[in-house]
Amino acid sequence: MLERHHLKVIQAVHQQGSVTAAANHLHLTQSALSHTMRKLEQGIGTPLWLREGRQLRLTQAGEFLLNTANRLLPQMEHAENRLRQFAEGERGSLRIGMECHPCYQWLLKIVSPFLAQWPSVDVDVKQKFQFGGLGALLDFEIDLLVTPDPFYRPGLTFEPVFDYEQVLVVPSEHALANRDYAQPEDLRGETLLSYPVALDRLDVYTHFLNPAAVAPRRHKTIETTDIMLQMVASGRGVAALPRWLVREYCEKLPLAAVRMGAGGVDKQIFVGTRDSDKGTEYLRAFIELARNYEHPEVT
Amino acid sequence: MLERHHLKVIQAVHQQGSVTAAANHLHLTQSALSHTMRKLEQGIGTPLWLREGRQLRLTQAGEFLLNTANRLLPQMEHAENRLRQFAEGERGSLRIGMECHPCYQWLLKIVSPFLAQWPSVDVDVKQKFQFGGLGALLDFEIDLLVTPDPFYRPGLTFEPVFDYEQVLVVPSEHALANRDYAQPEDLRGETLLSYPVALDRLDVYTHFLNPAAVAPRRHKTIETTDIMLQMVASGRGVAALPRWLVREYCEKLPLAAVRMGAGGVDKQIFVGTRDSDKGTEYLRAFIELARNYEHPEVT
DNA sequence: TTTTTGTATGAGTAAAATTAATGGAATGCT
DNA sequence: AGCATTCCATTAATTTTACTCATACAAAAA
Repeated sequence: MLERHHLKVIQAVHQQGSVTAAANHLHLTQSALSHTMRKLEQGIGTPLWLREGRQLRLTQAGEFLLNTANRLLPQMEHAENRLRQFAEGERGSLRIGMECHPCYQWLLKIVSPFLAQWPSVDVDVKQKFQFGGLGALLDFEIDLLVTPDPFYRPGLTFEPVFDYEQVLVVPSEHALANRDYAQPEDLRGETLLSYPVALDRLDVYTHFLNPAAVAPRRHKTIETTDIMLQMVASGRGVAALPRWLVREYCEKLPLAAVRMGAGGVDKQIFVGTRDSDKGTEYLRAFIELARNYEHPEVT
Repeated sequence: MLERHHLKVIQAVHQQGSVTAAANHLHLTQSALSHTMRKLEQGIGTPLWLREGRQLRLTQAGEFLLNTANRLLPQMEHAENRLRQFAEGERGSLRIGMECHPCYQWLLKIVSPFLAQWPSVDVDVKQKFQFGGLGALLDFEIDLLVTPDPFYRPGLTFEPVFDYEQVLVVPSEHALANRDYAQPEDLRGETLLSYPVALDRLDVYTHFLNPAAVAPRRHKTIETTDIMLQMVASGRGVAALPRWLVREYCEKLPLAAVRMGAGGVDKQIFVGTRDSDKGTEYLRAFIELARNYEHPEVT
């Protein structure tokens, strides 16, 4: 009764803003689409669109159906693609979700050998998810989730792929630059730069500042690593990032890494997968590559 | 291209075991179904079924499509139902997921006034989920999740609905019955009865035994609360359950509740919902009912 | 007003889905 | 083995559905 085509219709009409435009988009005549819309409404028994003059507005039911369409259609399209891949032999696609901003740099280093090793597998990386990375994994929106926060859920497996130390990045002439490690109090007068994520997902708070009940003077969020470190180098603030990441930038910018607290803040990155994908060879291979990746050692 | 009908076909053929049976089930002739199957395979470009004699077996691609069908069809059916509800006025349905075995008894007490208050809303309770309760919530398999373990995820909201104390249940003539509280060591010689869930989800372990590195003599799992408490009453073991639940059974069975540790084990029950359902009045109303439910006081 | 743009509808048509009829192939029974 | 039975595939006929064309109608724009 409710067919895929109907979902495409309500989506297209909304996206294109008018029946005529949607009809073109769907490679149909305006008449055909109009017929379909009327039959859909009759079938359901309630209007989906309010015709206000030549303006179309969604009813509550229409709004609901649009949501459903936006959620289900991508899944159907993905299923179709996978089937096509089955047909074409061992093609495949690996959709990676990232919940760890700085990991992007690291990921690139894994992806390139992977692409070489699996020429028939496409890789896609996504970073924004309606229900978070875990939701995306459960919704089949992605196949692999890279995250510092593993979740143990039936049907999912998380495994650690590498360990790193989260360090404070300061300009190389900063007072902290030559210290063995920083104390939370050292940040009291500083501006802290971070990616725009919730505070409880920032280790510099959860593992360093909060336990000592210290807050930095200011806190600014910045989207990209490059800009963030440019800002640090020019004395506008300090940031907390993985040591291996800072090490790379040290060559280009006057930066120094300082341990947070005497023991440092040690972290792990996990990759999560659905158990139902256990049989997918290239997914397994990707995780192996990630696990065996050797980070540039401290020199 | 890949239509809902195709999903129903692969599901029905698998469920019914034969094309003929599936055809009847779908109210089609065997011929029609056979045609559809062949066209589907042609459209995709790969076989979905292996014809071994008169036996049908799924290919890898077929297996994949079956999984997809099992996941997507219920969602489409639910969407259809919701639309029908829109058409019929303010009808609705509330699908509750439970991740908390003993809560079932409590839930019943909320459901009955709810049904009275919202005569046009149907309630359904589910307890088994492929990807756990959280996955079910994200997958639109349920609308509300009752759980002792809240998850903070974008797009979801968890809120506490009541507090309770988890206590040890022992036969009323048991040595522990008159003690102020039990020590972990007291369980060393006992048989512990619990619901069949992972050990790390049993508070008696995580909050009582594990910290003291104590294990009970034996551990048996039992599905139902009634039988479990019958077993306890007849001296076959001890169990850990909410105090309010034990109190009810005390009237019928010779049982006693004992605090776990000097401080007791305090727990909360949360309900989780999708933020996109925020506008659904009856869902809000259910949570209000749950939150305001007054537990029988300690007498 | 006239023109333009967007939508709805009825009738005819092309295409797709379904059925009926039939034959072949595997399985079970005697 | 022989026969009946069950199950699936195929062809041709039929019904149903989706689509287009032509056209009428309504709201903006000129």
